[in-house]
Amino acid sequence: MPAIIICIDMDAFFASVEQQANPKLRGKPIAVIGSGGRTVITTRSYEARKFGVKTGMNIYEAKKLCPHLILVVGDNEKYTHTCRELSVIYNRYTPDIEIYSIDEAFLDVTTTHHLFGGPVAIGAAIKKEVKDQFGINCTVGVAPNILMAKLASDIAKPDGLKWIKSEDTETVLKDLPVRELWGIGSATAERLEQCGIRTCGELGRAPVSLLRNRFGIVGETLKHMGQGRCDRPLIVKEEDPKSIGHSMTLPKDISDREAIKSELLKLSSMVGRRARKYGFVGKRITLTVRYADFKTFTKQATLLAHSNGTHEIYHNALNILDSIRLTDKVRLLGISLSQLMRDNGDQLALFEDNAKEKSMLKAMDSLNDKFGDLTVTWASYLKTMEPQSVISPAWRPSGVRNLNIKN
DNA sequence: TCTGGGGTCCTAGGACCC
DNA sequence: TCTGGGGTCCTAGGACCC
Repeated sequence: MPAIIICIDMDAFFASVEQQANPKLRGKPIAVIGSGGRTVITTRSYEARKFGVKTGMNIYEAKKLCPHLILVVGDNEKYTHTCRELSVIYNRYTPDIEIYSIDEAFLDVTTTHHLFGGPVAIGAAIKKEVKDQFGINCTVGVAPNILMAKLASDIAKPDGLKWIKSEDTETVLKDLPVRELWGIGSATAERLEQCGIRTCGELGRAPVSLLRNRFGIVGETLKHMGQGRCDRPLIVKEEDPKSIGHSMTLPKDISDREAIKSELLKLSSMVGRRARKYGFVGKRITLTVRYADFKTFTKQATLLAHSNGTHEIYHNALNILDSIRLTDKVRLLGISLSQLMRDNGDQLALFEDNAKEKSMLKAMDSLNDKFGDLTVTWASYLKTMEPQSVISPAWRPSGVRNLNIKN
């Protein structure tokens, strides 16, 4: 029995949620952005798309294209809440659900669709429920695998419903540019074009030997993709994260070492906090530096033992920084903790209010010993610093992927 | 007035070990 | 005169996704 996979993709999710929350925004070109001066467009309403406003644009560019564009700073609580409610709806039709991102999910209805009158009936029902309950549109794609289900929803956007059956696969893919496939980005598309391959049809017919030659081990997978084949299963269970990180484009490019340090402290605190909140310790710290000219590099250090302490993270980030000769003003800084494992739990239990206070004081003391002058900064951060709000469409509503870093 | 932030996975060279 | 082969870990960078 061939599988039946449904892809559900919210239309302009953040923008739609904002328009529902504030009726004055409905029917208007709006864009959801992050906080801070150097933010970009995260999501824009369909009204704004008509003006050519795109994701990733800076706000000046967007305003130039659409002078009446209304900018709304994103609110993660709102989107997370809606996302959680959405999965309640999905669960009525199957337990096999992959919440792929905050606005996208895959449902495996292979064994349940007959109970509801087939996959299209399920898709239509979900669309209606989402509209009735939240006032927002979504697009549904149905296909034998997630690659094609995703493509179906991309094609049907916005507010659409499309079923690509096995027998229709070839027709759909025949003249479709390879770039439209999930997993083929601009770099791969360009390399394929150098081989004379532009459409999925051409990719599906290309000799394996050629693809293997040019793309190595993924050559065969590429060919399969061109034929609409995909065996990636749904990831139904939330998997443990591989890394936890934060990065920040600074309000202004800086070169002052003390200023850089204090940003690193902020990032260390955010990373440590989230790791502790979800009970992970990591063995590797990666520092990311982006210069004013956008050149970006990373440097990592492996710790002697797993940790999630702010102090430990900060200390190691500083060590890495000291090993670098900065050649330009710094635009962005990032810190990531990886090689994660679950904390055994006893450490987490320590974070009762009292113990928490103690360990913070201990960390401050130790920092005081090592870094002296920074302690004031440290202490004042801990007391006054509200965790930064972070807007990223890659969230999940649960687990460590929830970027809400408040404790 | 330029160009966000969260991730995962893969590659490739070098270190290191047996 | 010349110099194995296999495996794993570490590191930096890049492609891709939402």
